[in-house]
Amino acid sequence: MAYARRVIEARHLRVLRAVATTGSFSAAGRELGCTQPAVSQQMKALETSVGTPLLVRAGREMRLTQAGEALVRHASGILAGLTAAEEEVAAIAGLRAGRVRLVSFPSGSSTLVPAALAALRAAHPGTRVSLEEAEPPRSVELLREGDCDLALAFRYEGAATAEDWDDLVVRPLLTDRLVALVPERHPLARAESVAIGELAGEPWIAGCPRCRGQLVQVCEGAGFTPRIDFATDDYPAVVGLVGAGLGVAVLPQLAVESVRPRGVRAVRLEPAVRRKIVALTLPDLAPVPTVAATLEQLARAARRP
Amino acid sequence: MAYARRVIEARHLRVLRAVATTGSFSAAGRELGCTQPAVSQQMKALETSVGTPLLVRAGREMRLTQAGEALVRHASGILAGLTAAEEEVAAIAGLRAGRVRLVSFPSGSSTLVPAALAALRAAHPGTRVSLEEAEPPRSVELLREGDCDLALAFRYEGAATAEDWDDLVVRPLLTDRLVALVPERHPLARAESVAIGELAGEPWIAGCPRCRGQLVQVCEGAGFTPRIDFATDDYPAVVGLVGAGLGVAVLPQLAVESVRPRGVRAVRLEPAVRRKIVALTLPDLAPVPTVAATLEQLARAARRP
DNA sequence: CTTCGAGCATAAGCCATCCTTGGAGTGATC
DNA sequence: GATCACTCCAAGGATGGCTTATGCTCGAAG
Repeated sequence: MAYARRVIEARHLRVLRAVATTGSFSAAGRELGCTQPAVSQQMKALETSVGTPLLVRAGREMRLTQAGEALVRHASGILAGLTAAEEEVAAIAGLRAGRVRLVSFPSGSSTLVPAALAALRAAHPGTRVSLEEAEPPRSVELLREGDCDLALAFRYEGAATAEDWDDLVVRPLLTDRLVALVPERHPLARAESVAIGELAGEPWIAGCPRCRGQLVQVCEGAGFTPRIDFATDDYPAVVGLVGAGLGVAVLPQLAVESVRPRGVRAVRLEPAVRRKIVALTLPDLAPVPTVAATLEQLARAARRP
Repeated sequence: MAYARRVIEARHLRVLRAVATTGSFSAAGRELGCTQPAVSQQMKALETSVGTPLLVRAGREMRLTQAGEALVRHASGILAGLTAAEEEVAAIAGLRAGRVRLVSFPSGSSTLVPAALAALRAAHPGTRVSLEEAEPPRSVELLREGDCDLALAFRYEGAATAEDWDDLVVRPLLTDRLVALVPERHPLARAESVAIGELAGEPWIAGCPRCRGQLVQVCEGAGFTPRIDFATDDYPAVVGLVGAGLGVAVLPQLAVESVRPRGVRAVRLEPAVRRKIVALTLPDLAPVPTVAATLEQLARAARRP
């Protein structure tokens, strides 16, 4: 008796509906692309599973019992819901819909991200992106906690504290380098390049906490400790302070690009200090179409700076 | 590629919902009464069939992607519709709902049918019966055409025109017999029984067309042709006409029972002329619970007249 | 009245699917 | 560091579904 405890499947309803509309098993089989015995067995199985006849074979024609009518009546709604669900998922899978939650650090979100999102929007108008700003340690945390789908992060070459990204999908985007910012009238303003040590005696203006740590580390590698007079994670402010002659700064090239260099000069730092900018995502998220598409546009945006 | 063209089944949604609510494959398996690999495979199949990941395995916990969320959102409605359908069909199958369409000839619908339907209503309050009146040839026709589920019919013993009921389910209910109706002051009114020939010279009042044919046949069997002065299929009218002394009649016992015998006497006809009263239904309809239950109540009502 | 065609039921066989078991790897917890 | 819980993977076995083939009934046409 426990064997009859089977449950109605969508397939049963599809077959039943076909039988109800066509009026015969054979026609239903043709409509469904299977043979008549398949339909016959399917209906028999459904009838035993619901425990009551659903169809009356009256001579030539096939009629529904009351239970059959009830089932057909429900079937339309159920199958409609099912196709609606398939539609919606297909829309997301086909990039006609769906939202990807992106987290980026500030200098990324002002350069790479806008270009990438513009391209994404052009290619797949249905997709939506939500953007949040966070510096790397936090952004990776957000990713791992499931609060975002895609994180832009960076890592300085030779950095002491190497975050563990082994369990993530890492897509290198581009390699940024630090530039020194000096006031226009500074002696080094016209230099081709500058060694960090040449700025040892200057007052410094530091960027975000992480950049600041990086700055100190680089300076100490060159044998001095920078005298930091100001610290702000607002890049235009840094540029403004340098332009006002209050000190020098080093910033990532990417950060400088989005700020008008009013009264300052950006001089290449030699030897170069580089940071690798990457996009991170969870392995399970990488094949998600919206994520993959966004990632692809970020990579393309990075190729032509 | 054509292989990925599979379609979402209710089973997939059940599993997905269980995973979404429990948060793990193992727990979902326990809830569904199967093993964890079964859940895992089921989800993998669903993901390939919709073409996009639905779940993110993030460390310990299991989260839904956007497509997964969409599917779960639809799933609740779809599965609710499915259980509603099962409920309704089960209600019909379990005699808590459902309507049976009954056709009966007049003398049946005034005696057998009310008793049977009262018992049915008492036993299964949810069931409903629609009753229509039709004489046997027509009622069987209605049955065959699918316009009713159950037909009460009768057949006179030794009748010339034997309808073909071989393809129907025939349930004998009772055997009725004809009685002669004579005015109270008629010489035969006190007789124990009467032979049809004894009424050869009387004016006759005939019933329905079919009863009339039967009457003529019986009389001719006894060697005379009845002089029919009145014909009506209204039994009380027949009784009234006999009571008024306008003639005699023969009626089925069952028909007389539901009419007050005002001024008439019912005398047993000997030799007896009997008719078998049966319930008819289509073979496919017989196992339908509402039909079976109605049939059963009719049989029980027939056993105690 | 017989023949023919259409449709359904059933049986047997094949194939896909599904589920289970057993084992390995991994992250979190004590 | 050991344990527990969870997942994935692989292989085996059972179940179910579909197909072909066959027989039957019914209705229409010759």
